[in-house]
Amino acid sequence: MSDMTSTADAPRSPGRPRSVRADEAIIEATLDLLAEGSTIEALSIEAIASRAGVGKATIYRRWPGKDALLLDALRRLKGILPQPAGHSVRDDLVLLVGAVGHNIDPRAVKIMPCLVPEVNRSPDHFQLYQNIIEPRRQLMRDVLRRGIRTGELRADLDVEVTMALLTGPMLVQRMLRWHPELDDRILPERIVDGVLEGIRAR
Amino acid sequence: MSDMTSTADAPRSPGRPRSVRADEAIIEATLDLLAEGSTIEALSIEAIASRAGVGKATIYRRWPGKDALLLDALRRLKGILPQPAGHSVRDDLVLLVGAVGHNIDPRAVKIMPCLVPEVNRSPDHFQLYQNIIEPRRQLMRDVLRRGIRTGELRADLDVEVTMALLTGPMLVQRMLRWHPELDDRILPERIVDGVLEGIRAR
DNA sequence: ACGATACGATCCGGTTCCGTATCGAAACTC
DNA sequence: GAGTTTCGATACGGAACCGGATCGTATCGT
Repeated sequence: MSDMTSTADAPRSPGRPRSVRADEAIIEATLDLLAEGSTIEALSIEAIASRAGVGKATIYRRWPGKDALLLDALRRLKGILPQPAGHSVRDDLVLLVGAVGHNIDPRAVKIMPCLVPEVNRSPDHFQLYQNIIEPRRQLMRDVLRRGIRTGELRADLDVEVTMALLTGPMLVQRMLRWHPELDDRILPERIVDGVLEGIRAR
Repeated sequence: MSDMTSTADAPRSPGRPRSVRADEAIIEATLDLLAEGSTIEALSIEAIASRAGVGKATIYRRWPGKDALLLDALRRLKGILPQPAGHSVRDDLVLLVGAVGHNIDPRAVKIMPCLVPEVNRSPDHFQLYQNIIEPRRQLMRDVLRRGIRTGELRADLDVEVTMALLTGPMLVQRMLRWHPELDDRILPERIVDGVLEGIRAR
C-alpha cells in the first residue's frame, strides 16, 4: 500500500525526496480529526491537508483517495499487543479483557466506534477491522486453550462463544457507554469472574 | 415533536389537509435509505424526498430539519416488547437475549449500527438511544431480579454487570459480526447457558 | 549551476446538498 | 363558487467538497 516508505536505499531517486514530516503530519491529522468526532465521510481531504499544514496535492501525491489514506491511518492504531503473564488464566483474562477496545493510542477509543457502520457496509473495511483485532483475539484464544489444557477451564468449552462472552460486554461498554454507572476500571475483573463462576445459584 | 398528528379534532382548519400518505412515505423512505446503508449525515433531505415521491417542501413543512425527522423516524423502530413467559429464568433470558438488537422491523438491524458514532458524539442522540432500549433492558432486569428472588440465581448477583454479560456478546455479534462462524440462531442459548453455568471447571 | 522532483498555496470546474421560494393543480371549508 | 392550504415539481443562491492543475519555491543528485 502506498509506497511511502522510501526505505529502498538502493538507487536513490533523483529530485527532492518526499518529506517524512509530511507523511507523519497527514496521518496524525487524519487520526486527530477522527478522534475529535469527525465521521469518516465527513472527513475531507481539504480538512486533513489544512490540519496537517500540507497542500492537498501532497496528499494526492501519496494516496489515490480518502479510502486509501484512511486505511493507512488506521493501521497506526494497532499498537503493541498486551503480554499475558501466563501464570493464572483468570489474571491473563482480566488483562486481555481490560485491553479490549483500549489501545495504546488514546485516540483509538474514540475512533473505533466510528468504524462500526463502515464495517457493516463494506467488506473491505470489515476485513481491515478483522485484521486489526485478530492478533488480540488470538491471544485470548490461546489463554482459553491453555486453561482447558491445564484443567482450569471446562473441557467442553466452546472457545469462540467464550471469547464473545468475555469481549462482548467490555466492547459494548466502551463503545456505547451502555451502563453509565459501571466502573470501567473494575469491570474487566467483574466480567471475567462472572463468566468464570456463572450466575446460577448453587 | 413535530405536531404531525392533527388528532386535535376540534376546529378543523381550512384548506387542503396534510396527506397522511406523505407522512408515512417520508418516514418509510428515511428508514429504507438508512437500512440500505446510508450513513446518517450522508442521508440527504433530497434523497428522502425523491425516494418518498414527495417534494422537499413537504418535508420542511413538517420538520425543521434532518435531525428532527430522524428522531421521529427512529421512534418507529422500537416495535413491540418481547413477552417473557415467566416460567423459567433461563428460557426468559434466552428470549430476551435473542431479542437484543433484533427488532420487529428488520431494518433496525441495519440501522442501529449507524447510530453508534452519533451516540458517542452527541448527548442528545445518546439519550435518544437510551430511551429506545431502556424498556427492553428493564425487562431483563426484572427477570434477573425474579431469578434472585426465587433462588434460581446467586443472591449476591450484580444485576447491571450481569446484563452486560448477557447483552454484550449478542450485541457485538449482531453489530460487528465479530465471529462470522457463530450461528445467530443458537447463540442466545449458548450465551445464557455460558453465563449461567460459568466456564470454570469443577 | 542544472535538471528533476516535492513542497505549500491557490484557483478552477463539477457535483451535491441545504433551505427557501414559486408554480399550477388539487383538496378541503364555508 | 370563494378562499385557504397542501400537493409535487422545479429553481435558486450559497456552501462544502472533490480531484486536478498550476505557481513559485525548496531541496536533492550530478
